[in-house]
Amino acid sequence: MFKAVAELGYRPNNVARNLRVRRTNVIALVVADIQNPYFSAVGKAVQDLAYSYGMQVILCNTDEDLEKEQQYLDVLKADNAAGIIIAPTHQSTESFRYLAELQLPTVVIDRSFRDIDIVLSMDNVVIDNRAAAAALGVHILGRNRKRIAGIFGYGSTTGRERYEGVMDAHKQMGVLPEEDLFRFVAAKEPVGYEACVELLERPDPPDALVASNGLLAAGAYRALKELKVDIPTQLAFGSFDDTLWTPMVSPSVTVVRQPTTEIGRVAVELLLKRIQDPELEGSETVLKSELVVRDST
Amino acid sequence: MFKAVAELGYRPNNVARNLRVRRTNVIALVVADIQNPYFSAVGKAVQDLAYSYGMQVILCNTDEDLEKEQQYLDVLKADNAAGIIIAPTHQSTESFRYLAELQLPTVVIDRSFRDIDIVLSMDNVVIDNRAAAAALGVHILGRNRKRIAGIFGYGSTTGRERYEGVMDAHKQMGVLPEEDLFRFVAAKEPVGYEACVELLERPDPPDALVASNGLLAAGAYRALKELKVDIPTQLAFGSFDDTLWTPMVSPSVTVVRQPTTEIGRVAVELLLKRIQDPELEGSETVLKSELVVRDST
DNA sequence: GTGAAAGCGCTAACAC
DNA sequence: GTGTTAGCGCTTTCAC
Repeated sequence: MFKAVAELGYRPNNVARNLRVRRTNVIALVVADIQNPYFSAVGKAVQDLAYSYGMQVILCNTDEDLEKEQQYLDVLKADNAAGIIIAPTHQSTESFRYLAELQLPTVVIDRSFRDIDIVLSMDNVVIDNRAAAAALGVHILGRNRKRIAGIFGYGSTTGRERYEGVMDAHKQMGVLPEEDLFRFVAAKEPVGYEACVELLERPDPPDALVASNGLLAAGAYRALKELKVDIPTQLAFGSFDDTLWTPMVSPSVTVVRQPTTEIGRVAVELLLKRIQDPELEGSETVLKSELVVRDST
Repeated sequence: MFKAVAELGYRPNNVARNLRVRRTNVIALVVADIQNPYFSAVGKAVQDLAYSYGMQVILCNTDEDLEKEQQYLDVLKADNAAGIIIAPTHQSTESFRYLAELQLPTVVIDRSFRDIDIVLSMDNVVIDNRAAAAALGVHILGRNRKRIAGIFGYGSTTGRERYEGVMDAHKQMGVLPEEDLFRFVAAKEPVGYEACVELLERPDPPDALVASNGLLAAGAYRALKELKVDIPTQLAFGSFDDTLWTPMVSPSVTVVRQPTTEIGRVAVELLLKRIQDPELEGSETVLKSELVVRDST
């Protein structure tokens, strides 16, 4: 019987099926840049797990461009996507309202909507950014550093929280932070490079540097090598995101390792529950990160 | 008028539309592993260009598992995907026949179907693997190396062609290759590590090593560092794929840089033409790669 | 031009 | 159980 079907060459048409049953089995992953190792690691986990549940994953790169993001969201709504996993470009009430009005099951990753003043029926999966950054800061200050500089992602709650964690570390260790050693910039490798060069060429360069994500870290590290900065003697270096290269370079880089696979897994599971029952209340899951100490600090 | 539509909250339903017009605007990218930097670079380019043409990209990770790949293909057919960009796991007549019977517009990247003995109405976008590998081999042999070892991806025409290029280099430089210094393995970081350790622990270790892709290179380089091999004095090292880390490590790594953005761009453009006219004859586009000489050779 | 009607391929509901 | 039918929301056709 199945054989007969197969031999007749019957192929089901999911488009018709999806129209009839008024749902699809496509979930969308909306992130800034899939080449960012953090997002590609999360994306891999999302895709693997989605596959095991028989769902497809559509990939949307927003380049942190709000208009592009909203265009994608409109298309996803039109395509009747089953759900969305998104790291939203802006974490403003405005843009969350836009997202909420789609009425699609949504899980927000990497960025927090804790402080948004409207009720959101969405799940939030983040890490303990502030505590993790504080731990990194305490570790570095404990290495007898007095003047930490920092390069943080601009526009995300994530970057802001990590900055605050570094401030916490200063307070905890009784060191006065130097406000003009901190930069908030676009999360791109060349931008990290530029910011690092600028900080190091000051008349009074810092004795430690923190980068708030893997792309900024890559750019900063490239600059440090090019400027022939002696790490960690002259400058201690630490960052977020444990990528392929951080253990390979000399000196290897101290990082906060995010549980990317776990983030993807939890995001998919929350999303599937929300697809089954869209009326679920919003939730926040805070996953633990891990400080991996290497030679750069 | 548009405003009225917007204010009434009308949302088009693409599923219904797609059923009616019997096509979708979804193209699928079917690759082994989106975390492989080669595929994530191509994927980024595909996604960017697809967006500009108003198309969505579905991501499928096959893990080089043929069954998983064919399951994906069945789903893509059922979903009425507009077209497929694929780096097929097996390059056998059998599996190309399976692919061809889907009757979906298809562009094959990274792997060649030059030697398949059935007529395929597909486009093929590859690089000059054999020539590129030969250039790398000639460069290394020119550094006065006599005993090159190699780690190549197993199961892909790509790995095989790169191996043959290294053989060509030997012939050209009048050096006799040592057959038992070449390994064909799964394209994964830990596998590259293992193979490298095994080659270096021989009683008669090689004085040069070539890795045929970015993941194998990462594993091999990690092993070389761990074994404290002196590069390039004791061993020259070169690989395919210019990734974030190859210029950052010490010594920086000589690589064959593939035109990933161009590969993605050409693949999408060929696919769109084929979607418009599925009867087009098959084609093969061979793009040029570039040898980037750094400190490791 | 404007409006009504058919039908894409499927599933769910209903009748037998 | 098995067979028939309505209809998901759109586009296209055809009539006016």
